[in-house]
Amino acid sequence: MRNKEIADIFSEMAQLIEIEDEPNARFKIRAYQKAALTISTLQEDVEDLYEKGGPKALMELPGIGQALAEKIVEYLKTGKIKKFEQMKKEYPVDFKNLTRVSGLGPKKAFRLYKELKVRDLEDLKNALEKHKIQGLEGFGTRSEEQFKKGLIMLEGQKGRILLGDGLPAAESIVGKLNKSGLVEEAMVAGSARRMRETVGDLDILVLSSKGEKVMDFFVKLPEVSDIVVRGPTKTTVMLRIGVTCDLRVIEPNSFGAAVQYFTGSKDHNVQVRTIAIGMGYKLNEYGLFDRKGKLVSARSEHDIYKKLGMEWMPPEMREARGEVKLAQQGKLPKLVELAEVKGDMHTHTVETDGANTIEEMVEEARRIGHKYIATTNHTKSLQIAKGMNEKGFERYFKKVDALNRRLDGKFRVFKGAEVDVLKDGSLDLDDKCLKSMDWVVASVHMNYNMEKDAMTKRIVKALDSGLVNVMGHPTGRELLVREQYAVDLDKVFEAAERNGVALEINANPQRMDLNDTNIMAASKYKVRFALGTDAHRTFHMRFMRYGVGTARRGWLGPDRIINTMELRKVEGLISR
DNA sequence: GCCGTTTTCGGCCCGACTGTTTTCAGTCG
Repeated sequence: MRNKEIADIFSEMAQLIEIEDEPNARFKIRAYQKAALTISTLQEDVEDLYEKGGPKALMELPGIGQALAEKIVEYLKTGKIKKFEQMKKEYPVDFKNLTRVSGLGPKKAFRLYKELKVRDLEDLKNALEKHKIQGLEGFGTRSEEQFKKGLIMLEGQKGRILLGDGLPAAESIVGKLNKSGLVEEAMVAGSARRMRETVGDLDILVLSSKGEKVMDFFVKLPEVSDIVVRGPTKTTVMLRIGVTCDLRVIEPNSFGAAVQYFTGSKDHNVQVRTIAIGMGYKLNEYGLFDRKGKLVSARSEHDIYKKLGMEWMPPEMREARGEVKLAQQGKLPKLVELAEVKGDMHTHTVETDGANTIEEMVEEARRIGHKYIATTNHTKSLQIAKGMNEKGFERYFKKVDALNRRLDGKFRVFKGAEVDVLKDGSLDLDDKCLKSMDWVVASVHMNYNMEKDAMTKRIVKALDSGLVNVMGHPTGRELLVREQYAVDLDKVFEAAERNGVALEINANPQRMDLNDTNIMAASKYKVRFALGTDAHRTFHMRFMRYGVGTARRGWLGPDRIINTMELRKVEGLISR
């Protein structure tokens, strides 16, 4: 996968073009930036795409035309892009890192290079220590302060964080704002509202007429480590968890427009705005306006979309993946909702590496409102997790049987395991033991670094065993930690379809696996899905919202998800 | 450099905030 390398080069080229200052440079810059965004968010491997469809396939990507396609091909073939190499020779400056300093963009960085020979962060630090910058025209002591602060912040920055960390942080701040008595309403917007699996910053909107007071309250919250920008309507702070958080104070009359605008995604908004323009309107964060600049709509998202001839769509869909067209045709799919989930199909207990007993897990599941869970402990090969052997499961299931009797049909624990798929594709328990179970999750936990073909065969063999109910976290990735293993997912989906095996949507915020685009790809096959939190302690079962968010981002409805079914139906399905 | 319900040329989002300015450029999202 070389997408990231190419995307990085294009964004660096955008910065290099910016300092050249030719007349139409700013559009060229935007073109390079857009291309970088397209490639960095692409699910497919650019190299695969090129091998299968040639330069034409590349040119079908949004923002990639002839010239950029040629540059991609050049990079794939030679590992270099000549124009980029030339530019770098001419400007031997680490713009990529320098511009990560808040307040320092390409233009200022270039001037620091021209006048002070600042080439990288180290040089910048030295120049700051010697107070060389404040002497330059257009720079002052405050610029030095700003860059110093920017450098410190950069060191403490984590970049993107898990939705599972970001969303609760944002919600906690929203809760405090709501209780402050200063706002009429506060809400989370941005990528967290869209339930993106990782978030680079947090966006919070508030409806209030007391802007200054709200900002005062906000910057003094204990979560805040630094103030980046402070204004009456927009304030940006750095949070202790390592991401920035924007707070915007909105006028009551434009709240809907602001919510729509700041929820994004950017690409979705571009499409919606284009439609507005086509209808003779103008759409921005303040509202929808007609040709004369008269406000047409702004109070609610629903109304704005309606005025544009579209259905309102859930934030999770707003990624410019065709939802705009469907909304215009009134053909948006119905998405699964958290309230429709009736059970958790992947949980662990103290018998292996969990922290709670099955009784405690059941108690919490019932509190959540579930009607059933599957208890799916690890198997013997996974020694690090105290995986159980056949005897262990036999003993454990007796306990579960007794518990089920006590529950008397009011709740059901499905007896299962998260059985390891071994290197050769065999399963980590004997057939008799597996056949005694209601729900078998097959997962890969070891030998991640196999060749794509071997890994695909390994998984397909496991699914062909006829002993598996669901493929657990099918790509094996851990967000921000480990890439997915090499595997031909189409072949896995085919095997799942052939064997009636469901695909897991692992709701654990560190996994989210399958992810949104994989779910879309898998939906083309006749397969079912199963949501599981992979809970290792009671409160992990609350992660279900992230799985549901991911399913919704994959445009999945309740009908294809096993654990939206009533208990009796699931029992019927499993006994087959 | 990209793109097409203004279609192969001529547009391309734009408002808030900051610092250094006496009216604006650079940065950011």
